[in-house]
Amino acid sequence: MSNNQFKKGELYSFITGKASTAMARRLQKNFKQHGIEITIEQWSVLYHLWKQDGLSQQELCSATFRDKPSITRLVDNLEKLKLVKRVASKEDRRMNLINLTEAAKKLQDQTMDMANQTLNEALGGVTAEEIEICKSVLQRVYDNLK
Amino acid sequence: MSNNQFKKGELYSFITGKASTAMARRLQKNFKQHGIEITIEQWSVLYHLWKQDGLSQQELCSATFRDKPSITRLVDNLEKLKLVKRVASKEDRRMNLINLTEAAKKLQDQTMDMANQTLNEALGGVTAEEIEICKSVLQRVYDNLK
DNA sequence: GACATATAGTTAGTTATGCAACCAATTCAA
DNA sequence: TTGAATTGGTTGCATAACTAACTATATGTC
Repeated sequence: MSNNQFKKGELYSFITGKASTAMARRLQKNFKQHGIEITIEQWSVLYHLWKQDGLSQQELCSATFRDKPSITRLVDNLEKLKLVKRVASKEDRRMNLINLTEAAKKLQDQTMDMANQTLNEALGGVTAEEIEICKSVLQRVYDNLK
Repeated sequence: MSNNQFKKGELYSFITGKASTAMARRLQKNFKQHGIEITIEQWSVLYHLWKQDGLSQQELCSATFRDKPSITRLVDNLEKLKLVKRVASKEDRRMNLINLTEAAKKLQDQTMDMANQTLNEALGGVTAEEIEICKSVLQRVYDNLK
């Protein structure tokens, strides 16, 4: 049992570990080299708006697994960059609906290509089956803890 | 091919995604509930010092996958908490050797138990084989990108 | 209608990360 | 042995994260 726990302890370093940040940093670098001056955190917000424009900040919280203050500032910074605009909802005046600008729409294809390319690099030598298992493990870890 | 890429795109959200931060947050909460006022980032530094005391900051960089400024500040904060002490190396006066205090040594057993417990919760319903595959995928992702 | 409660979003404070520029000690080479 | 390059560490700046406390709108109950 203590042996088993030690093995799990090793996994801990991988999960908190740096595969994800290595990927984030690589993607960020690709953006920068192509003159795209957004952070991957900002990109992850745009990612969900590209799938569906006009989400509320609360919906962005759920979609990106962030808390409210985090989304407030990410939207602040995206607004400064003129990539989104807050629009007060008419049905519920507490809500801000976040709308993409034309500039943000233009970023979609370009950055999605870079993201896919980064993923191809990252997943070199990994089979589709292993990917599925890894996805499902990470999903269960998340579900177990949330 | 584009189908394949879409599947990978989904993985991206899992890898950058929040399994790791969910685990970190849970462990942090466990610490707090037991009156242990350190962050999991600070804990991850102590973790390596428990395995081997007196590492240099550079060695802590490699061990924790962080850059030099990050370690400088984490050690700053650990020093404020009187959990470590910087000691200039006698062989190479550029180096700080980081030594655990007695207070830090006392934290080891307690926090390791909590970490193992958090991992057991996180890995509920995941087989040992799946864990191994997941570890190996994350390791390859890291190696592909570093 | 009035008060309690819940929900959407913001603000303030602390910690952490990445990058770039920097200083100081060491090593290497002409 | 002197000058260049390397290595270990620090500082400044910007972005982002979590917690807690706050405002404002909306809902629900008596």
